[in-house]
Amino acid sequence: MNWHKKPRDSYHHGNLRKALIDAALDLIRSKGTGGFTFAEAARHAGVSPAAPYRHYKDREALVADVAGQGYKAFSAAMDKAWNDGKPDVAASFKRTGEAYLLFARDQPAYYSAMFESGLNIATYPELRTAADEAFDTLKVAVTALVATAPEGSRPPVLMVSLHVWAVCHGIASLFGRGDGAAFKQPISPQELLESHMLVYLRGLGLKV
Amino acid sequence: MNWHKKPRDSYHHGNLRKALIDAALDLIRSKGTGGFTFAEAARHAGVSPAAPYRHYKDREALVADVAGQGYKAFSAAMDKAWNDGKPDVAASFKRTGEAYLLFARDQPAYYSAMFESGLNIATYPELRTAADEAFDTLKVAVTALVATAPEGSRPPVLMVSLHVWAVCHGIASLFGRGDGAAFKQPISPQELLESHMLVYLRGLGLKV
DNA sequence: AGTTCATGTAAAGGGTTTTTACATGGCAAC
DNA sequence: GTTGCCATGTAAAAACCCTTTACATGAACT
Repeated sequence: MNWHKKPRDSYHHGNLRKALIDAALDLIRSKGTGGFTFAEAARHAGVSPAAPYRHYKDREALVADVAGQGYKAFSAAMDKAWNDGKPDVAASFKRTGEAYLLFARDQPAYYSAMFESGLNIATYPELRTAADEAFDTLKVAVTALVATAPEGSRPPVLMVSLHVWAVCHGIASLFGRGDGAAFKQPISPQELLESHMLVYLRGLGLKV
Repeated sequence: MNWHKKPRDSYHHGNLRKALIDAALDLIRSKGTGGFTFAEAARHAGVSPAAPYRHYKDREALVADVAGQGYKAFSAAMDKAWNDGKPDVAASFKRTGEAYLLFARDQPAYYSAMFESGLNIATYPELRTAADEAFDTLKVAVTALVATAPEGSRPPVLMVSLHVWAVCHGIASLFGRGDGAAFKQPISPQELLESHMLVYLRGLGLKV
């Protein structure tokens, strides 16, 4: 039987792993995290239904790989936005938060795989590592921001980081998805994050 | 063929709809939102694989019904916690936020169906209605809280409500699930929410 | 050239989905 | 009460998906 929509030049695909990830991203984008089957991803990549099993134990392992790629891209985007705190900490911090929202908006398939695929993160250690790395970038930014406060009145970095993470994730999840945001509101996600951080940082006694 | 684990007394089940919802809740709890099939829910309820089609168009419709029940229970829990702002607005507001986290922790199956099932809320109008109702309770609480500020320095209710909703949802989603919270932290969800609201309300210029 | 091994296919068994035809019995109208 | 309606359940069948097993291909190394 011919599984190829467009016949390949060789018997071997060449880069099926990447093709499967791309297929999964396409399918997640259009039908949600759970909206496609392993066989469908294979068809989308132009191979037989059994071929994906050469690269992944099961469908979940494919989604986990997608999530891992997502965390890496996410971490890189946050790092780039932070830009070592230059030109100044306040502006960089704001950019970093915006980068969180932009990633959720512009890479909804990655974001879904990362936070909504329902896969047990404990089962995939490399996933935990990649996720921790992304959160570390956020903590670096918070550390620098907190350091602008006078010594003795600096709030704990971990607490502030978790607050910021939760707000970003909450706004992104509820209001800031690319496609049909679940609970769309008359205020944009960016405005919501900015207004929140304005209030929150004032509450911390930090000037911005 | 006999589909009943324990034989029923009558040919008709009696309350298959409820049995299917209970089955779905059980299965979501143990295997995630996408971790079971329509046929599996039928087996769990002790009926043939075709029986559920008498009550739901497809599997998604069952999950949507579960989510709807969830929103109703959620709304009721928030309302009860708010208790008309008695004995005082500050305490009631705090209780309402805690109720959000407690619901996510104690009813993880409902919470998953509501926020992580990936179903298009626009497809199910009664779902949108139920969700709006829950959010309205939150807005009532915020309205009362904002009213404690001197006239002229009152922040917009919608903005504050969305901030609060986002924080609650972010904390609950990331750190506050009953089972294996995805990104568990050394600070409890309750502490995180309380510390955040302390900072945030101070930033708003509200005394608590 | 020959061997090896990663990568792909074919085929088969079993489960799921969904429809269609049929069976049951609760209930309302007489 | 009896009758007939019809909501609710079952059986069976066709199509598709999952997963494994045995086999085919060809790239890389000697």
